[in-house]
Amino acid sequence: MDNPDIKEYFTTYLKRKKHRITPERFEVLEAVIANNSHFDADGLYLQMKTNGSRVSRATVYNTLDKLTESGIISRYRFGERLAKYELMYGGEPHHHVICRVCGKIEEFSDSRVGRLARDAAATMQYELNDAVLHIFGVCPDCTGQNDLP
Amino acid sequence: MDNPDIKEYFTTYLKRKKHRITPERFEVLEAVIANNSHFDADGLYLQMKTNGSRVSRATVYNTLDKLTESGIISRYRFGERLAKYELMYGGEPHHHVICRVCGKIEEFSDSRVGRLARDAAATMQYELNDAVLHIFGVCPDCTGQNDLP
DNA sequence: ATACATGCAAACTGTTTGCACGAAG
DNA sequence: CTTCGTGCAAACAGTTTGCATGTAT
Repeated sequence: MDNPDIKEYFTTYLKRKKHRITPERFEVLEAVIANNSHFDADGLYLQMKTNGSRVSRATVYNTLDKLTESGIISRYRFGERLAKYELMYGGEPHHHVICRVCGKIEEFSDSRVGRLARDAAATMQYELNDAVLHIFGVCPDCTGQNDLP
Repeated sequence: MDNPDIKEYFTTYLKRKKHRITPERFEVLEAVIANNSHFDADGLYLQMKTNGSRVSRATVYNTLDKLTESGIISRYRFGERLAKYELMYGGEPHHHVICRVCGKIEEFSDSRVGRLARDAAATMQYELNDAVLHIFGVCPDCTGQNDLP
């Protein structure tokens, strides 16, 4: 699944922000595109390293920041201390359901969330930026297992 | 604002879970009660230390875990890697609006969130546990300031 | 040519852990 | 008196930073 649009978009973003167009940054972007689900920074770095890339950890972190700023990916924290990323470019806005037992992350959409966020921001007189809804529970595969020891 | 209910509740919880009733645990609870807004673990530890407490960092973290498990406080992560806590006991369920500029955290309630979460859990066949809605934006005090340099 | 990105390792921060001592049950 | 909690410091994980080198502009 090659996506030239994303690369073009990133190029435009880098130019606009007066950041350099470097091969490393595009190597990271490629790895992100290849990695279609939720991933974390260090995992991506390790995976790239395993695949023979010479890009350093620092560059991976730097580039993920830029990709996040550009809106190509987004960063979440599901109650843990490690940040998870996911490709956003061209995707539908959505929210997450996380299984407290196996850690699985699933997505769902509900247009009411956006409306609700807009209402809340309006009453609080905030300029709305982003709304994050995380639903924690136990997934169908994990229900019925041992809960309370 | 002394609250004997909370202490009693915590005592009951500790007994039920067969954990010991120690003065240190109640020292932490007192500090939590005194600290009425959103706080973080290390900040609480430092504050206690400044106030002359001899309770160790490890005990503070341990106790915050137990207080969280008991439902007396709850733990959030507002997109950062440090965990924030807040007193829940006897409070209304609510959600948070966070200012991306000054970091201020405000609260709001909207019964629609619960309904939405229940719907989502039902369609995904999850056993609902908890729903967290964070709204990020720019607060009234910070709008009009320099945004893009 | 020169400012900015990179690679590396070391620093940092928030949190957890291992162990010997002390106190709760 | 035994078991668990404590205090301390050291380990840990994820992320950031400082500096010398390399490279896009």
